[in-house]
Amino acid sequence: MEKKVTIRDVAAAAGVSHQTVSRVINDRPDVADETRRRVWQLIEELGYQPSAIARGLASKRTYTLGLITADFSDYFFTQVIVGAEVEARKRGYFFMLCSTERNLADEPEYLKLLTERQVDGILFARPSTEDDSRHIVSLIQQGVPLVTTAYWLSGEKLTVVDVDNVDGGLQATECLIELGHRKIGVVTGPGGWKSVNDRTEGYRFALERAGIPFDGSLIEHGDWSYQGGYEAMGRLLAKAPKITALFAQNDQMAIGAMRALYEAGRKIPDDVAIVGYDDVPAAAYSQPPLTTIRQPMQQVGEVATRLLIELINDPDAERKEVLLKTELIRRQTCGSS
Amino acid sequence: MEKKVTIRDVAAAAGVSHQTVSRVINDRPDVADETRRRVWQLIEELGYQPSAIARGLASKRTYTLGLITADFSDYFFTQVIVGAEVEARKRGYFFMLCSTERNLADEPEYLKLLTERQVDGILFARPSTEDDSRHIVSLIQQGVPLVTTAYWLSGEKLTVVDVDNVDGGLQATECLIELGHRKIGVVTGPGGWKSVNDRTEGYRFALERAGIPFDGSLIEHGDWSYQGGYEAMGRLLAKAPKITALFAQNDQMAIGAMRALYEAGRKIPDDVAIVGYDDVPAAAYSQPPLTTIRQPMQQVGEVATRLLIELINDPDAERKEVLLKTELIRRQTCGSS
DNA sequence: GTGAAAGCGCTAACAT
DNA sequence: ATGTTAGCGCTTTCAC
Repeated sequence: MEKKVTIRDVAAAAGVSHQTVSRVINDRPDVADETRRRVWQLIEELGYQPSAIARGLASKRTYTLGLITADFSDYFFTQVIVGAEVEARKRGYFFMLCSTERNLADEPEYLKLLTERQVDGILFARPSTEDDSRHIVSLIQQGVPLVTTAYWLSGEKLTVVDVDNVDGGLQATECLIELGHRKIGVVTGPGGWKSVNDRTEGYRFALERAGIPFDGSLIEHGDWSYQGGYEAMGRLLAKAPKITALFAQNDQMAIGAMRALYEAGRKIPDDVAIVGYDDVPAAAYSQPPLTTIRQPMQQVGEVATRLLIELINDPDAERKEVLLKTELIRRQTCGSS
Repeated sequence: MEKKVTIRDVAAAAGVSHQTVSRVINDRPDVADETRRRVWQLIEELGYQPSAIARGLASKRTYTLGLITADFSDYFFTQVIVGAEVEARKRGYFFMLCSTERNLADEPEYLKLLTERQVDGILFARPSTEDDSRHIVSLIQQGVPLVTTAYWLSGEKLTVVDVDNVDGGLQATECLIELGHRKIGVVTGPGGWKSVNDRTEGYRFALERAGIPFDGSLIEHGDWSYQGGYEAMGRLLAKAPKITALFAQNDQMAIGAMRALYEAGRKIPDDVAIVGYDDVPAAAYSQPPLTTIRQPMQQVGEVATRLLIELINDPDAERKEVLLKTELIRRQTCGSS
């Protein structure tokens, strides 16, 4: 790397003060057009690149955001990140990547490293779990701008962007009810997740609306994985062999459940109809193609990032909760429409 | 946010110069044990956090790396990123995320923004495409430490970490040959990709070794997608209905091809055996489960990051090309073993 | 072992 | 419309 060209080099070459150059690169109003033109030209010629580091030190704004994520194999959050990245770029921000893939316990440490780097704000793109909120509450109290996606913290007022999972569960279940099903099994995600509670609540609403009594024995928990869905379906078949439909709370478990049904000799959708959740790319190519609930994940990321930047610009802005709508994607697992 | 505690606050409280505090936090040798202890204690008490920005400005080292990625729906690169992130964290680095998801044409601009932020080096975790190398060559010439994964640039000497795709193609094909297949179709990725050429070369090696003549009409191109695999398989069945086996160059296309075979009434693996490539999570849950070639993607990310940091610490270090080995995962699409 | 001085490359505040 | 002065919070260099 050649010797760095600084703002003073440009200033000297243009015969102005470095401050004028600063005004030009920051697009401040009070610079004469002629001066502005000349300075820009010199910037080009000398190949000057302002040092974001120096700017950050002087101005206390780094235009860098922290991105907390847990798991890149999770389709939901991966898509959230895509949307967040696009929005950040549009507004001149970058994300500092911080994945706690292995050990959530290290998160407080990572958060500290992130604040040492003076990020302007932090986006949480990971699921909420129990007992991990202390250090996050502490961030909020320090006044660090913070937005979460699908992460709910009881007690604290914080900005969160999520999908309307109650409605999603309702849509999934109603689709099955409309086809005449009354014994509808559910493979949920793990206990303690808000999205699980919400989707299950939607399921119950739908039953209630249709006058179908709720039967707790039709519910089994999975861990979001293919294998988890496979196993949960096995248990469900043993407990409640007469179910004719299944609401799986994500697509991976739906596909795992399909394997279990296949092994049990049940035909899909003739013997058992299925609705999944997420609309992962594989859903359109399962055998048969999976009916599912599509979530606007990239949009979640975009909105969250936009709100985060608003919060940075106005720390007193109101904390809000935004819920985006889901969409039922009809495919063959619940009788082609 | 309360008023920032600075190095001078700590120094004043400890009754030493700020320079001594600097020595302590940087773990320099020449500080008296007693002083060191006292300073650390004050750091704790005051909640002092060194400003990474100020350190970066003074020391020219930001401990930040740029991460160029194209597509978060690509399993290979997503896993590379996971591995890279873990390795970076281990060594005290963070990644600045830079996805060119939408428009590769903006990459030069993003690269400029990244260098303005004084990243210590850049990791490319995206596939190489034609005609996009000019700005990368320019980075190399500027002396920016650079490592790529599965990205080859003819002419320039650069450090790249990749998987041995020739061997992978060989393993896939030999697995099918061992089962007695002689008419083995291939659904490749798009033309112009090195990994495609290499995997196909491995296929040809395997045929040659087994004394099977190569037949170009058994090859069809796909675009890595489910749909692409589905369509390519359709064309292949039309052209060469007698094939009894398929080597799909990624799992998504393999699963798409399975759909086409299913619709054509071909049984898997009895009529057509299949080997995929990648070992994506869905592969174990396709119907039937997919035999495939597993690539050590996370390890690619780890090694690449390690080499990048080595390059940063020693800019004159030799540029090297590292190839990691693949592994055949036997499942039911080529006759359960 | 420790301290003082200088400066990294910028922006902020005030002056002109 | 432009220049001057003072830092931002650290590390580097050199002195003691």
